[in-house]
Amino acid sequence: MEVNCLTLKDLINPRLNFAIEDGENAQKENIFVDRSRMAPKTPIKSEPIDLSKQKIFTPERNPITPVKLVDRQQAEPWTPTANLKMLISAASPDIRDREKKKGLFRPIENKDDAFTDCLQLDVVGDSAVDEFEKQRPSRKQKSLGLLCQKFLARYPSYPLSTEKTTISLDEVAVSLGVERRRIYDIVNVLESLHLVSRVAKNQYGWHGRHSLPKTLRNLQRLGEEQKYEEQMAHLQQKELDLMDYKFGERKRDGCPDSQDPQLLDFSEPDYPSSSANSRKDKSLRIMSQKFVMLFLVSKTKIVTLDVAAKILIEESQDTPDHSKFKTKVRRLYDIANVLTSLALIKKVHVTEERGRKPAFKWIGPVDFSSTDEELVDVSASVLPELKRETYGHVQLCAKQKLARHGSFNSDQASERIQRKVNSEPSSPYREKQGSGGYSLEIGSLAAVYRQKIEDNSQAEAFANQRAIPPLSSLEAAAPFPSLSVDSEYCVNALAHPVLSVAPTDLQAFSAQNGLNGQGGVSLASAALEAESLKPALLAGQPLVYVPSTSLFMLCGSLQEPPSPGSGSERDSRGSEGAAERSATPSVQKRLGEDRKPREEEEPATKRQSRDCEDGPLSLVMPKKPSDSTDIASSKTVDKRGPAPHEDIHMNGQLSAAKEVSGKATADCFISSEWGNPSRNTEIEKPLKENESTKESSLLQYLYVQSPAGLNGFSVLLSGNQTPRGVGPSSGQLPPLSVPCMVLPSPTLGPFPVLYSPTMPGPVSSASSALPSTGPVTLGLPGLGSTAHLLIGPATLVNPKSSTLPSTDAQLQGPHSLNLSPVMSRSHSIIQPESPVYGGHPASVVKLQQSPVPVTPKSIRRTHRETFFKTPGSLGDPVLRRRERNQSRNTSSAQRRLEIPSGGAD
DNA sequence: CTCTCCCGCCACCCG
DNA sequence: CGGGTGGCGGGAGAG
Repeated sequence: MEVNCLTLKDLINPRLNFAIEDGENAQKENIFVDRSRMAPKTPIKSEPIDLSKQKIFTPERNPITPVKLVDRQQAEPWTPTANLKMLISAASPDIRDREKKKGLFRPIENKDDAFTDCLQLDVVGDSAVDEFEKQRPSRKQKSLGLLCQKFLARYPSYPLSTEKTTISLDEVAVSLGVERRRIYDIVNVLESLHLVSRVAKNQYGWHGRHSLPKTLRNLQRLGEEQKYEEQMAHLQQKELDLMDYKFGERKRDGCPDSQDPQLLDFSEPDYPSSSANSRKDKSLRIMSQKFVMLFLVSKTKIVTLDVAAKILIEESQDTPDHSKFKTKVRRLYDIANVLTSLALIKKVHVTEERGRKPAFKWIGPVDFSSTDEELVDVSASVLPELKRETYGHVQLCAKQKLARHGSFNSDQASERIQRKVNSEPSSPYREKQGSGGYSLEIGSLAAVYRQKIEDNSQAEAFANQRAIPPLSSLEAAAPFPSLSVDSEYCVNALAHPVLSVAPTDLQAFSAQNGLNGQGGVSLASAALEAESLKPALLAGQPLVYVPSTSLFMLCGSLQEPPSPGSGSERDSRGSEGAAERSATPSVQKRLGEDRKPREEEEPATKRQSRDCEDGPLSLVMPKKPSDSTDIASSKTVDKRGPAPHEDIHMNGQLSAAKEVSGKATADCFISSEWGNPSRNTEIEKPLKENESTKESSLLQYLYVQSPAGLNGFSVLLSGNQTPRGVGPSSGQLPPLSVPCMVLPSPTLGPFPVLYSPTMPGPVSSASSALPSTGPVTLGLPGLGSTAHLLIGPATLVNPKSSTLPSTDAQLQGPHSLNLSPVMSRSHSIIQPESPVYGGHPASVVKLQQSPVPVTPKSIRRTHRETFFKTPGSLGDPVLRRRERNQSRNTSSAQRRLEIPSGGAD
């Protein structure tokens, strides 16, 4: 009873006790993981579901046949928790509702969490248990985009040709905790791009992205044939003329609709390509292909939804009524969500006289048709233009190309590019003092941007951007659309679009690398975005790329197809570790890349979800003067004026952070906001003990919140390391290694936080290029031993490096953040088992501010499944920590990184 | 308010 | 004809 009371109360006032709640929640969530369920491939077993909720799963049913959700309740033996819930529900309809929702989501979460048993921390938390309920998943958490990410995380982006992965819709639906209907939406879009194909009822074959370039090329061709570009131009023109569009008219004159109806079949060998599409194909598949075509034929690579909707309506010959338009737009959003998850497009806004219009920008993969020299030339020419994005793509291409063709190795490519750049005296990006290769300095870029902005030469800036020569039709579009082209579109110069560039790049990289291109994000970019244009923020700071959620996801994708047993880990986090290992190889093969680590970085980029909006990333700088730490920063950035701004900025943030901390808000909160510096310090100290770090106080920390994707996994980076590592050779990119602390997101409260002070240990030499420091490996519990976050302590983050992480990453192994499983294994400083890992986590967490008091036990809680396993609990099981949505703040991405709870038991 | 887009009813159509 | 598919649009959350 008592418990109940508490619970209710909590529910009622969810916001109270953040910290506590979170922690508790987390615990709870962890609680139920059903392993059986976890295995992806395996059909799920019947799990008991909590009744109160839901519909979603049916317990016993097999995956194969989808069950309808029934609300059945089961009379099964309840676990104490279950009983509690029941009571609660009975007590209040609201609560019940809440629970219900929770239940719905949990499954999803669980899966993620579940992946490895390790994860499960169980919580049992008895008393506290219910508290979390309060939070119910936000809409974002239920979004198709997020769902899609989860879906994609289950399969390798580039599966080995030998392996055929089949997708059971039922299984997926169950594992993801959603209705099958939603899966159809995802699969249909994926099918339109030939990432999957239907093989049988309820069964789809997973092809991965291997043929994506080809598919896109074909779509582009078709789009050109269809004259979509003209149509778009026409529509836009029209709009200009008359505000309202009249659909009645056929805007496009002669575009043959011709073959629309069928999915374009590009003869993909793998599976019989799309089955006949008998249905009406007005389907989402067709719409998806057309939508993609619009991007591919667009010069700006930006397509507004209204234009796309109009074109689709016209083609369908439907009468253009408003409701049709509205419906079309809805569908487009659905498609866009999936495409965004694939890192093919990103949300932007086009500003017109009328106002802003929702639009999407193509950020898809580039092709590698260019010659090496072309790539080098382009890279060199672009660099000066501030086209980080393009530059990044180019570099990537070059490097990949090298890997593939062997003409150069990535280093060589980098050198050549740099050489080229250097040969141009005017180039602001000339390699600086040997530090590190050609990587761009963010500070420089920021400065330039700022300058341009200040000069009010936004237009100019854009114009410059335009300069970039397109590598190929499919190539990523220039960061900014040229104004001239579509005058009607005014991309907000300052706003997201601009800033977003970086992320895009990253995404591209990741995608190209074979990483799942689910989204990329660069911290820098994020930061920039967050700041809304204040480029300053990066200028002085060392940039750090931190793996974002996306990273995890990525890893997951890389993984091999889920095996039944392991399947559970599929989750993003789990996948991380595992994924990398398994995946990596393939990727490497494919790309020829050596280092997986880089990949890791890339992933960071991924987070598409956050895109522009969230500014998950924040830099927290303790005001301490000292920090010299920033060596790195100092060197490059310092020169930039921006630094001051940063400081200011930082201060504000700090204050905010403090407030937050005071409140003991949930981590999420923090994450969203900023790390509390003070807290950080505290934390660090303990952590640091090991190393030298102690001496320097915390200098700067870069707190990276995982926006959407990571399950709330946050990384706290300290800037204080010595820069010593500074760049390896000029040619190479500076490693990004950074000491960092990985913080569990709010929800994760219970999870252990791993912090790697600069680790002295020489990490494996081989793996890490970094000379001085040894990379630190963080073991993620959930991941199993395999997954570790490897961070190279030594280096500071160079702004530069940060800038071009992607590139570097590919080639060079040594980059700071490495998730490579391999390395971790061999060298991991901290292993899951290691005391550090196990023992300290709690403390660490605490440091963190995690509101929730983390007790070791909580951390480790392995979940007692037994406890929860009762049939009834099915729904609950989900309780995974995560659920609670991180409050809205963070955002969408829900994926939290699951860190396995205390190592296994 | 607008933008998003979740949700799930129910029509299709296939086997 | 049952069940897999998935069009469709109401309506509500998020901003």
